Amino acid sequence: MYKITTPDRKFYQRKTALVARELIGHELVRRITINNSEYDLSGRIVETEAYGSMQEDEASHAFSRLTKRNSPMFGPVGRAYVYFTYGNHFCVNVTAKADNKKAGAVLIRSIEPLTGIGLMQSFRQRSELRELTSGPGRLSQALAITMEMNALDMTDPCSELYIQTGKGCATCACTPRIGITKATNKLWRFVDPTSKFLSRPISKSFARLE
DNA sequence: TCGATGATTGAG
DNA sequence: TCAATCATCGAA
Repeated sequence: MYKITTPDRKFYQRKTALVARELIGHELVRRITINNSEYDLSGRIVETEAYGSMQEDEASHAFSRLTKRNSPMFGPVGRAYVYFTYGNHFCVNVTAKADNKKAGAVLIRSIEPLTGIGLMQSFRQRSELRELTSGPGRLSQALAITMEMNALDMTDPCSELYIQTGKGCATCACTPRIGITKATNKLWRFVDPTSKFLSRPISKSFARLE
């Protein structure tokens, strides 16, 4: 029987920004049951953002203190942190932090659709591939991710939502994070610069890595 | 209890 | 460029 490989707990037990960068090229998988049949909706992660611990990151949900919403960010690494925003959208993170930090998570901003594209199109009510999963709210809708997935163990391939080992990304780029007004100096958005599925194109202000 | 805000999206 | 839409959180 085919064995699924996933980045293990240790992978997420490192600096949040490093994990964010190394998640590019792995795969996000949503296993969903519809009418007693199982389907895997999946995509290659091509865009992430790191959100840090308390004082170090003014833009982080974990900036001021532990609350009910941000509690996964303060808990074990490798778990889902899902939140609802703008009255419409869910966003999905995976928790990650070094041992000397209180909190941390990586927002998954865009994936390239791999499997289950037909279902993604129906969940999104759109057929255009480019608009399916390019953006945190879009990909959550495409993969039917809701608060029910909050705190799931994303290192466990039995979870309804997990991260599977992919081929990685040889050259990636970092830029300021999208949609924030604070801590805009931090280059904590990571992308595969060759991907056509980014939520926003990379412009002048980006740095190459490796 | 209350009001401003937001790690977004899609339409104009 | 702007409205939709509502849970969250800090202030009162």
